Amino acid sequence: MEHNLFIYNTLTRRKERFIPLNEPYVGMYVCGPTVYGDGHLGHARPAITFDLLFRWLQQSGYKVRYVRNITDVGHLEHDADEGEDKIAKKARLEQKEPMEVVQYYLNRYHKAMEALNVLPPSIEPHASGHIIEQIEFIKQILDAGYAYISEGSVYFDVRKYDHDHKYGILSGRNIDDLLENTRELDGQQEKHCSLDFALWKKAQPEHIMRWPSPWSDGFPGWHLECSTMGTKYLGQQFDIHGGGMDLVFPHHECEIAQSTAALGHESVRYWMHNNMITINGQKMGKSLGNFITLDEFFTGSHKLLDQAYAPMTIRFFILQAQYRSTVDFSNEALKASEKGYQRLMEAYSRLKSLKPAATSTVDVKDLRAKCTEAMNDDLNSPIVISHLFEAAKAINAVADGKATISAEDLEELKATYKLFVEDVLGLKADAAEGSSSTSDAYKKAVDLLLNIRLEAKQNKDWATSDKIRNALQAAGFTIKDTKDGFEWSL
RNA sequence: GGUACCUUGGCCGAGUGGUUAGGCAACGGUCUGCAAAACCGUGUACAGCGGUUCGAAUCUGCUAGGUACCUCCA
Repeated sequence: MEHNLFIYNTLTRRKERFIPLNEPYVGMYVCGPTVYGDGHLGHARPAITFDLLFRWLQQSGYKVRYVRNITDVGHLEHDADEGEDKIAKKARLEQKEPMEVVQYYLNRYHKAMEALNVLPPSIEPHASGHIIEQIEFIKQILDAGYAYISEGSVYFDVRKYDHDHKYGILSGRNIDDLLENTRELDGQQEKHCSLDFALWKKAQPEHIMRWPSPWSDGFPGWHLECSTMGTKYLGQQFDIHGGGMDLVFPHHECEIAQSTAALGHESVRYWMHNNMITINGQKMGKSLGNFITLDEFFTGSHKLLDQAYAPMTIRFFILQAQYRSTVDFSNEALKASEKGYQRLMEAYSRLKSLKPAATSTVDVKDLRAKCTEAMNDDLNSPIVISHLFEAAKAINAVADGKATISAEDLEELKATYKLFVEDVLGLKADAAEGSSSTSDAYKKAVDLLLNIRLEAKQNKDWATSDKIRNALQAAGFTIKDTKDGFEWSL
């Protein structure tokens, strides 16, 4: 197998040739959502980024096992150091079972991901379903001597780990600097050192999410599920671990420490991180009032939005930036993407009805190679899109009768467009193009009307011609005349 | 304060030591009964000030501005 894919490894801060551990298999783990609220843009970026990687690895011939976890336990509220976590808090506020909250938001998350055409991962493990594995993982760390028990909780010994290995290799931090900058937090007395983090936390009496363990009734620490489930489903060493840049420290740093402490070696070979999203140049945050959920984008129901934006517009917009760049959402930028996306998809639709000629006057031969090269360069989707737009010009020229394309070139162009537009970038036409008999019948009816209009035009009966067009437009159709016919869409 | 990253034309956004990114918007033109679409043409952009070089927007130093993380966060 060729190894032409280069990906940026956060660990080494450079692009590296991707060579999987056990070809043709690739193991990939991505940090998924904490399901205590509606999905927002911040969830869309990693989902789409790693969906792109998942698709590209498969197109490159790999057999990929893609694991994306669901965090449904843990993650303490910073202002609730009494041991309440986000899901338990939400459950208490809404008078529900924690798992009821989890299920509700998980269903909504899945729906949003489907709308964005994000493929489901191979395995979607829940933290709550792997408590036993997490307890076993803690035992391994305790046995290795890198954790200690305190008041029914278990903490990771960062100082000892740093002495034997090195803490901070991913984020470029060292513990001396970290110690200087540590702020005073409540509930630190149980820890030997402020940098130590919980592997198991004893539950307070009012804490509703709890499981028995050798140390206390409680719940697993914040970082443990990824180390545990990654190892369980992908092995002691695996290829790719992804997530948002904000997770580099402390989450992924702690994961590395946990896995290395328990297994004696690092488990992840390539760390990949997507950059953040800003809205009108500002970080998105609940306190800043610019926190927009995916549903709000799809329906336009947020005061910062001028209009609704289709899921495919959001996807296209995100793909128009390379995943390691920040991407700023603004109405102006989104509208530009919406138009560009429509232009691209119209060209794709025209391509399907092009008629071949004896020779080509357009050059589309190296499109596949150019797009492949761009994808192999750390998933440079903006470049892929720019090449597709170049080809769109050629498609439109042929459709206008201003250029010709040979049968061979046409087949290649169709195959390449399908590969990159649909299979790799995961873009699809928004209108549901079902082939049910009702929609077929309705398409025929519209075609019939437009054919009558065409005849009227040929007879220079502009009154009838315009009447049909105006009526269809009023009903919401877009009508475009072409060289020798028409195009329409709803 | 510490660490890392960034600053490209009206907007978004790639890339690079010397050669057109691309999209949106704008302007002019072609086509068209009109409209829409499409096509053609037009912008001499790379934060500022030095340095290296035959040549830098691309390498380097400083300055200014911005973003992220520093135990909630995608």
